[in-house]
Amino acid sequence: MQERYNPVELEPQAQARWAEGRVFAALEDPTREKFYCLCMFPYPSGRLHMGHVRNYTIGDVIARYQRMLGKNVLHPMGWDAFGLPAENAAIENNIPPARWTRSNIDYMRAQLQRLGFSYDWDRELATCDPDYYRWEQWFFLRLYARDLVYRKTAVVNWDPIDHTVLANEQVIDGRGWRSGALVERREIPQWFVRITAYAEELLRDLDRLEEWPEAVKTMQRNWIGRSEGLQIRFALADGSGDLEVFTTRPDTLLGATYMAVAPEHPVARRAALGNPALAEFLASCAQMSTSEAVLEKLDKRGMPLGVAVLHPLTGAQLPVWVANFVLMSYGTGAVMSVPGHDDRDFEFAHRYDLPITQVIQPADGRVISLESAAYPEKGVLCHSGEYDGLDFAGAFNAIATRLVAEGRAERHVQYRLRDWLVSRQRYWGCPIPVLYSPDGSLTPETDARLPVRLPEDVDWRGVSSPLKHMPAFMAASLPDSGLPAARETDTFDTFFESSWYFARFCCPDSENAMVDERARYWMPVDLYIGGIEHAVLHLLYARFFHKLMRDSGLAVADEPFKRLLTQGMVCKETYFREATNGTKTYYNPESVDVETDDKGRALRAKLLTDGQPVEIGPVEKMSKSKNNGIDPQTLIDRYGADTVRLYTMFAAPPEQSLEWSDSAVEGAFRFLRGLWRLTYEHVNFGPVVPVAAGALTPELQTLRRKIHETIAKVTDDVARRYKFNTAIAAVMELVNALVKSGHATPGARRVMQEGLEACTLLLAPIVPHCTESLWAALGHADALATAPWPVADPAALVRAAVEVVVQVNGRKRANITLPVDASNELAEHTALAEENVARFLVGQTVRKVIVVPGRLVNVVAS
RNA sequence: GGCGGGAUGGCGGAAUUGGUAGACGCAGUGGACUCAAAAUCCACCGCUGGUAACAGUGUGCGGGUUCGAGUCCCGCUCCCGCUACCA
Repeated sequence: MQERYNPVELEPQAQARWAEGRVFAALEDPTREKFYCLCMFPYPSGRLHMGHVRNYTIGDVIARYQRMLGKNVLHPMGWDAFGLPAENAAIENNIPPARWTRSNIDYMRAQLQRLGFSYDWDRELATCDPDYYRWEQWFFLRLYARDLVYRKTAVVNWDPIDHTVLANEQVIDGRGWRSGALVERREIPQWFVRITAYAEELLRDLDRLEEWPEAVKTMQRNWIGRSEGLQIRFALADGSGDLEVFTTRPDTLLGATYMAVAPEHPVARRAALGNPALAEFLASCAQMSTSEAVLEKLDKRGMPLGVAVLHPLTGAQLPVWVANFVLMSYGTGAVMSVPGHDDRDFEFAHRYDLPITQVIQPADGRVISLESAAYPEKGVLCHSGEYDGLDFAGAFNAIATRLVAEGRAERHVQYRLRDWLVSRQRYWGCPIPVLYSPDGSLTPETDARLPVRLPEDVDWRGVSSPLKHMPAFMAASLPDSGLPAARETDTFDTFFESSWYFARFCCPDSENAMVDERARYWMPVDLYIGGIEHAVLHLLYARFFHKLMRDSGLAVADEPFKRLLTQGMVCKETYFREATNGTKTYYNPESVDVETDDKGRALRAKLLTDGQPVEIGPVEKMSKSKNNGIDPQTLIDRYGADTVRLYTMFAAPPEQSLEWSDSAVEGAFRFLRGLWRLTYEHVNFGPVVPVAAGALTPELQTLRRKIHETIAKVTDDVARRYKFNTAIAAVMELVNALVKSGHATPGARRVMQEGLEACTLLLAPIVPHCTESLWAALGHADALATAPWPVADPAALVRAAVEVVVQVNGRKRANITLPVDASNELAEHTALAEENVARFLVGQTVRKVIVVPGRLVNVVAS
């Protein structure tokens, strides 16, 4: 064993041994219990960032721990390789997206390997490989046959200069982010997947995901947005038809004083035909951006349509208005307005002087005023004729029953969830496998002609998809007739690829099927780890896709991910200078020197290059814009992978955000160096002489008990609690105790051997490289990666005596030592006999003594 | 606006079932070693008073339950995340 801890030399050697021995190759074996441990695969952006390091370290620690438990562990890694950044890089650097992406993958793969993650690299996949996306195309054809995908015209953000659709995030102040052109709302044909057909199941099954964080389930519930209500048809007064609305508050029906429809609603459009002012208003609404930030500040505006409907209960005429806040995409695009009991309707009615009537009063009899605000709470009906006095449920039922019987309404469950728009007018994605004949008719591809390959050797000019200018791709023929046809140039949303990669990892080389029988063995994923930012989109799509696969006979389980662990962000303090015009320039923490007072508080900071002061900003998520990222590679080069792994696991529990501290990284390195030195000293004394546990001194028996308490504690932290920070703290405590104990006697050396072996095994999942060396130095020939996880010896955990706290009126006054099996009477007597206890009882009468065996005695006196 | 999470020393955090608040680490202070520095080791390290023993006080704020509250209940303040005119 080397005297010096030299991770930069030792780590690549350990990695080479793992690779040679194919230690992490996962082989299906029905006789063994499996554990599928998966981290969200990365987008190959170029370099790993700290978020990746944290995510993959958490996953690797758990995978390695499960392996030491003897489970058959599947721990794969791959690349979410399609997507927009590759196209941007192509435009900037004139390099084809495929080449840019693959070179990034090569670099990042090497980084992951340098971190020592125990992946089965034989299963690596990239979603841009035709072997992968062909099965996506194949599955699309199955969905098409089952009418679960469809093509429909939808409103999108259209950049008239770049000739492309923009995502909402790419529209800045109503203009295209690159062209600066005013974005138009254009209606163009798009592909959708019928996720709404699964809304109910996606919602219901959330209750069965017991090992998912409540926060994620709540977000998905809100996103699906189920509401129960009534779909009511109001007859148009001119007899030209009905105006249908959806409401969750049919109990307020008698309070409806007008109707409001969306600007795109047919009734509004029809009314605008002979009304130029109205037409102009509708046009101005159409120009409005769809982004939430704008909508929030939007004034509630509207115009009367000159149309009326008949109230289904009273027959009264209610005017119909168009209102800019009514959404065509939710419900029927029309609402009944009850200004007395809805905040938005109240605001609108106030603005346009529409009548406001009260039909609900508080159940407790309070008198409310509708002078300045609506009363949106549920209560008891009033001014509602025969329905007066009914509560929400009673009125809902009574009114629903009557309107349904009269054929004017149906009970209806409305979802906020919309069908999933999966087509993108982008080049770097999976081609949607359909063909268009010259007459515009659509023909799906056939299985035999898959994959529809995306040409990778493209000449990138301008911004529109290069596919449109490639006759070799565009010119195709219909499968049966051979007649000429043009290919669809839209590609899939990249969420499509990431919705099933976990299933493909089970059988990445399957040539005859999307997934084969091996998936039955590995699925579902036992533990899925990733950022909370995917709580809704990716995790909802993946759940949905898995159900689609289940219903195609490709999966057995209802849900793909048994347990979900969402890791927190990696943060770092920020430093900036603010120009007189208010723009901030951020400086990387590595280029800043911070001055502290004698308590360690930060006083001021200055830039190293010019020595001038910079402002100290808040601690924020590492990002390019705040220039507060720390490159993992720098730290790996300086301290080695084990230190980076140890620090990221020690600084905070996985679900919390982690504040990066360079000096604390140094501390992690110091700990590993200390453990290395202690082991070096120990083995240098030569072989350990056997000493029976019972023959050890009391001090050494106590130390030995600490070893086994640490094993129990760390096992609980790692297996049940996923609290690696406290697990590491416990091992640090044990190492401190071992250092103090020393190597002076055969007994001490025997306990030292036992203690160091325990530390090595307990740390093996976290710092796998240096523990391999320590394990060998401690005399073990077997590989540590597959060594069994240690089990605490119950005999070593037995204590003879316990420390018990004595309180007087809840305040600590003494510590006493008692036999473990001491009776409450003995505890009470010993406690009262303490001098300091007696001192605080002078002049008082003991009223009660509470004894918590083995913990404390509280003397209540007055 | 709605939903979810949080607030503990100078800092990151610990306290798992209501039972010694501050484990572990970082930073800091004092000392040893050294020509010196680095490294390492030892001691101290919430606040107030005290040489000390020790006492008082202390987990965002105000109440409550309890022998006992960081933990439970009620009311507030602030911060973070998600979502948002969803009828």
